[in-house]
Amino acid sequence: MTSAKSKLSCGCPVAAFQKMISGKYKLRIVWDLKDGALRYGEIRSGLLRGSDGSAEITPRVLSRELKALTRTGLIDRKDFGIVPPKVEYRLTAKGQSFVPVIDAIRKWGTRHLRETGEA
Amino acid sequence: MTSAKSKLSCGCPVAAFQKMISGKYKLRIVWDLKDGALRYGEIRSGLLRGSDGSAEITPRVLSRELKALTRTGLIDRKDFGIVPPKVEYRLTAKGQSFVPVIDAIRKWGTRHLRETGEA
DNA sequence: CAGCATCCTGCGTGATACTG
DNA sequence: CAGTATCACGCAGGATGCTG
Repeated sequence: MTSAKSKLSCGCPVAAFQKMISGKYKLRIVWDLKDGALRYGEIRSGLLRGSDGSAEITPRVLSRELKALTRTGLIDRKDFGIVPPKVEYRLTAKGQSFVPVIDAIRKWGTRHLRETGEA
Repeated sequence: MTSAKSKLSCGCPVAAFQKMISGKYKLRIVWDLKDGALRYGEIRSGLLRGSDGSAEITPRVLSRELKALTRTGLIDRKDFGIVPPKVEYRLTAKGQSFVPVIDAIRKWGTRHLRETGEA
């Protein structure tokens, strides 16, 4: 919809963003990939780092997130097709362009909500 | 209470952010409030506008989001205590400081994903 | 190592009805 | 007008086990 100027702006991009990053790990995955490609296991380990000793991330969930991110075009999957398996995930151009946004989020979060009253 | 605090420069702020804006409307509510206070009904109407013409937002959900946002300190509730009822919601300082972040999200979203996934 | 298959649970979200 | 109460449901997300 080519919107004209409305008094209240259309939240479309925001809604789309919400859907795109829905899921507990998507944002963090993208963030962790900002420094370069990571393997499946590395992403998994990386995600455990911030969690307060909670349960492991199940392959099912991680795989799901990874696929979703691939589908939305933020990351790219590279299967080396060898044995033992080796798969790398790296940010696409789109994904990299998104990093600054996450950075803005992180910066704001660091200043305004160290721990959200997380219990 | 808060468990151990890891300062591993991890995705903590991101996770906190995720929790804070969890819910379909929170971000959009904050965004819509950026221009000033709005009444309950105005927020409700506003949320319908950007939407994909889907169903109405149920009072239960909106009320919930509003309470959550109030609890996290992004918005402030002002009850005029009159009849008929009049309640205004407006951004707190914290909430206003968050607006630029949403703006970054919007700008990125506008450039990289205007497809909401749905028609 | 990098997944997939199956089962199960909680909660976010929607629909409908009622109230001060 | 600005909510609350109740019911119902889909789906994210965790647990476990298996595979190439």
